[in-house]
Amino acid sequence: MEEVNKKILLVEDDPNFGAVLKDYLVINDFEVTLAKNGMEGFEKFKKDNFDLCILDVMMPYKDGYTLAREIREKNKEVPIIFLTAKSMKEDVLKGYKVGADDYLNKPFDSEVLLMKIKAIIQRKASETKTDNTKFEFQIGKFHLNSKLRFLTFENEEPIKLSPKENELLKMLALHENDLMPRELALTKIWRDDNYFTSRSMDVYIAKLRKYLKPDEDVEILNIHGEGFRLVIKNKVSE
Amino acid sequence: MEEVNKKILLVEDDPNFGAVLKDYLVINDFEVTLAKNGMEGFEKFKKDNFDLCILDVMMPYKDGYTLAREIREKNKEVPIIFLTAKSMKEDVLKGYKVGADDYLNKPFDSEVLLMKIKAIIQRKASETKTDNTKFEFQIGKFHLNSKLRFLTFENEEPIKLSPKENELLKMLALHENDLMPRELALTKIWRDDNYFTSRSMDVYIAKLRKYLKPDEDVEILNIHGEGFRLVIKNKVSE
DNA sequence: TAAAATATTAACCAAACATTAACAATCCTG
DNA sequence: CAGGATTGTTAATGTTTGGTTAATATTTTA
Repeated sequence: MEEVNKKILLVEDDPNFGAVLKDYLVINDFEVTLAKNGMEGFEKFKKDNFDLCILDVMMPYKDGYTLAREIREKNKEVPIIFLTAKSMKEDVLKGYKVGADDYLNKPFDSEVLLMKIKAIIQRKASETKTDNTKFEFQIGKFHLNSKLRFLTFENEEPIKLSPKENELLKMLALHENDLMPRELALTKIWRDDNYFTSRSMDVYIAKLRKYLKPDEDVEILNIHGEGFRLVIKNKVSE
Repeated sequence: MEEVNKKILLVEDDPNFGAVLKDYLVINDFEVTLAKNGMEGFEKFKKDNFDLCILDVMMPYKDGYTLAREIREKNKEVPIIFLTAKSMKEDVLKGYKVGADDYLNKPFDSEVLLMKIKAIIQRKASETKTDNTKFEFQIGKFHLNSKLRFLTFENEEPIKLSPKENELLKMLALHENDLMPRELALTKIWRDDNYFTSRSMDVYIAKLRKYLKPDEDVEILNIHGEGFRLVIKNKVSE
């Protein structure tokens, strides 16, 4: 198979620096789209499918953090690297909060950037085993359409699921009869793993259990300290 | 279960700086072991089970890189952060080559370090969760699924095991018919080796023996002063 | 922009789990 | 073989996690 180059969205307002960095990345076998401000960056992000975003923090109109937040709304997976003018503590902390994968202080060494890019893409690649193409699931006598967020019991009227209910049930279904680690759902769905998100998840588990009650053979079990398990008994076939 | 703090090995030759950094980390709920040179660092590394190593690069006798390489030989997983005196490109690249997870230039902001530590430990934790090491064991007429923490006797209902019961039984199974040193279980499972954890372990051994009673051919023997041995008699095949 | 839908936070209780204590049994060494 | 050290066992005490309901906050939608 022909190796497809990884796509990078580079958002940088300094045209000289942007061009140089772009060239450098292209030489190193990346496909680079350059945007010169946050506005343009977001437009280009929506039009394509990037493996990585490199965002300058200081930009006119729309700064890197705001852009990052918009990108995160569209896509919870894509890695983001920030470029900050100097090692400002608040910048760095803010970056991590918005979901950055790394940050880099200007001026930086290009080889270091390259190293980081490779490390991050590599990491994401190994994480992305979670299938997000499948969206229909048979769960005992229920049928879940996670695209429409419908949960249907036999021939009854479908129940509408909220986004979080939907994603959580889908993730459980993807791990049917197996452990779905708490942490996985928290980092993937809630994008944060702390006391409150954890409690929030418990609330959602309770909601799902309520929905699933009509089918005796479907159950969400807890594995203390680890996560949950969606068990489907008396399954006829696979 | 009492939350066990993460253990950090800090190797730093400047006693003042080392002490200050250690205190700072201790205040932030880490358990810190401070070594004042590479030699000592490696000795301490071998004696315990750390979640993270922070190594100063410039040290007498044995520099940070050499130490990192030795640590990597023993353990390919543990995250390593380097502290470099200044942003030397070669230093950074060399660090990555040796398998660093991050590096930090002195002087650095302590909050940034803390952030990095948390991010790295978090990342490692999520990687380890998906670790597909062996998790199913046949123990005489029992079957242990250590991922779901189930112990099943023939066709009966599975017994749910607590995390410690599970890990301990798994470790015994990994040393089937052989000595499982007390100290190994204590450092790996209890993450500490003292009078109380040792007694706690004995309590768990008693619990496991109770579970395993139904099969005459399975026994946990004590080897006085050494550890335990899971023996499985009349084994039909491997 | 108000109502509806969704999500988070709080509070309380129960269950699961781990540690400690206390005492008995066993082992080992001088 | 006496006595300290180690191990076996049960029970109590302590801690963390999870289940649940409801109040509050936030976002979406009409």
